[in-house]
Amino acid sequence: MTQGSTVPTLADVARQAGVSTATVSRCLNTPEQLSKSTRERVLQTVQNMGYAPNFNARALAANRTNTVGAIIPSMENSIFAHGLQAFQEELGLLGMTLLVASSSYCQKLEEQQIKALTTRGADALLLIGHHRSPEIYDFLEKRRVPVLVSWNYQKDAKQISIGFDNKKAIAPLAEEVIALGHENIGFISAPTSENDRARDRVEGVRSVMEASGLDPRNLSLIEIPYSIENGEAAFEKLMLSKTAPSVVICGNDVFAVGAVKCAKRLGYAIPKDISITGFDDIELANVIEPGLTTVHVPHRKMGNMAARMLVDMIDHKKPESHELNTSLIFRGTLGPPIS
Amino acid sequence: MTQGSTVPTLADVARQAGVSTATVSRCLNTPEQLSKSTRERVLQTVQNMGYAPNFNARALAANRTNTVGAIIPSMENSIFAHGLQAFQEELGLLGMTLLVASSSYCQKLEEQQIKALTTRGADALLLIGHHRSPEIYDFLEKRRVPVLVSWNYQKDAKQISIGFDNKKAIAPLAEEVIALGHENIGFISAPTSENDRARDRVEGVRSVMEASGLDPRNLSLIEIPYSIENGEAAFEKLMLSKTAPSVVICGNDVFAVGAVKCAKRLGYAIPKDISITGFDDIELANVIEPGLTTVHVPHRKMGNMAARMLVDMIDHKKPESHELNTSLIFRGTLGPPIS
DNA sequence: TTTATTTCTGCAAGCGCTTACATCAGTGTT
DNA sequence: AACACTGATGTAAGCGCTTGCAGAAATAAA
Repeated sequence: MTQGSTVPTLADVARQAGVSTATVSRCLNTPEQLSKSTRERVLQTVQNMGYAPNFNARALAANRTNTVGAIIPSMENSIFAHGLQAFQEELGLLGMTLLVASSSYCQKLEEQQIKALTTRGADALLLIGHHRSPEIYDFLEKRRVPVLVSWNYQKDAKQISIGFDNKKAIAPLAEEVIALGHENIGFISAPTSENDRARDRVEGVRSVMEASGLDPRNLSLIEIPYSIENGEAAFEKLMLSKTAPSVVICGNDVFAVGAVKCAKRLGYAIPKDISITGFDDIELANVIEPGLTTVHVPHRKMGNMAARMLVDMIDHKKPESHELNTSLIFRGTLGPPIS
Repeated sequence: MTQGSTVPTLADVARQAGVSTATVSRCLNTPEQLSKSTRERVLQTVQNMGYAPNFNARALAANRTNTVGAIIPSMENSIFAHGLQAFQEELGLLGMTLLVASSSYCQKLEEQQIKALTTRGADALLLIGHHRSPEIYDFLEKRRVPVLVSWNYQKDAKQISIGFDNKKAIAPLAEEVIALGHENIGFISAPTSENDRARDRVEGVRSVMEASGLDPRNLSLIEIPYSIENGEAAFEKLMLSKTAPSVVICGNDVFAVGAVKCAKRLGYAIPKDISITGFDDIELANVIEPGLTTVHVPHRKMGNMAARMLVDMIDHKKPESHELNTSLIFRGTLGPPIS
């Protein structure tokens, strides 16, 4: 009744409970430092007043937010969804919360987001892939923000990483494709210039081609931004060229789904007339018909481990980079070429 | 060289530029208040030192974060992805940033998230649907945090909302289904107890049944949490019951995709042997085969409008609730029952 | 009982920023 | 020349919290 309805502050609680603000603060942060009686009294008052600490004030004073930031290239497809979900769950268990931003696969935007999350006081950052300007890595180092790179593993990289070797991951697929007798290979990739994962996948296929005696220059590569529609368009273009491939390897399942869709529209039988493969093994891969032959990535495991590693880093431990295994999933979109 | 590498503060910039901290602050917030010469000098110094304001300090002092929070039920399926994307883009244009949290369709968790975003200083909140405990609405009111409800429109509700009337949205679909001659209808819904949208959709179908002379008690309803697998399981259960329906209306496309998948596995021809419909018109709906007959929701428009309304609310304007139109999309999964 | 320890609690100085208010030139008026 | 303005800048008081330090109280040791 006294005064309208202002949000109670630490000081209000302290006054009400007859203790100092320091005591209330301790009661919330290091309760074991208080005698049982004061602790209970303060807790009770906190309850009664519906007090909740002001996050910003706390962050300012303690210079710690218990928050980690993650910047993913896109929220619009589910490639990162499950990994991130697992990441978040594990972080929750460790008493941290997650802030997510997305960069739309744009390096400039990603740098902005990195700065935004940093000034917001993220204690650490989860990033996707290694490709980034040296300036931004400098920035991060100067600010002493621990960074974990995910969805990519590089043994020798300066940044600690959790993920898989994209080149290695796609190799068995490429080998299988070639073993089946395909010689004329199409590849639909995300733009490689700012994306090390996309680059490595293309590179992986090229290496296998070379090792198998095929000329890697014969790989018909199309680079386009992520989307089912783009996958369709790229597939059509590939098939309409004079050297139409007998197999289209896609850098990710999203393209592959577009390719499958387009193939059906154009009247190709899959895999009889044309083979198509994906990468990631997202839900979609098992929904379309025929099921997509693709490379399975252990998203959840990656998310879980990332969380633990990042928390270690915040605690000034230096975890080792960790390599995860991927596996080939055979469903129905890969077969031998038309003989 | 002097001292390692601490992050520069406002005071550092002020000292360096030979002005007071107030001037630097103004230069960043209300530059038009400064003379051109000082402004440029300060800006230059800011550049040189790589200064970036500390978000938490700013929020604490100004009691404003230029941030709005959104809590969506799930990130794992793409139902909210596009709407949110549009929301974020529009917010960006308006100089605001977005914080996203997800509640896993759990009321308790959602309340936690609401409190978390509030103590973080979100200037306003975007929520999905009206269903929520009175306590949490009280909390928000006491804290004076503007709230916009989306994905649901209710004319008379206390909260301002942007969205569509779920009951009305599903009605044309139900009418079409009944007009085709279906009498035995199955419905796969998300749990309705904490979800007004799911509830309204079921209710909408029941109303139409009643109006058409069908007994709404004959609707075979299964409630399960969101996921393709659950959709499959529910579909199987429905079809294996002694009163197997001739059409399965799904409360959302995710279930419908599961249903289609299961139907194929069980050897049903769609829509010859069984009709299936969805709701939302997400990407998946146009990827599976046959294409899903569903209710299209203007996600992007909703997101855009939500952003503008929320910013109005922060500026103490009271926008009107706004109703959006949905439309029926006929693809290939709805046909007449087997005669 | 006195003294040394160990808890527990309070004091008060910040954390980095914003902003009401005061100050001080410079302009234009009369 | 004295005055009132207007505009640009500085002063300093917070915003709500944490935490090093110090004092008080309780406990153990002598």
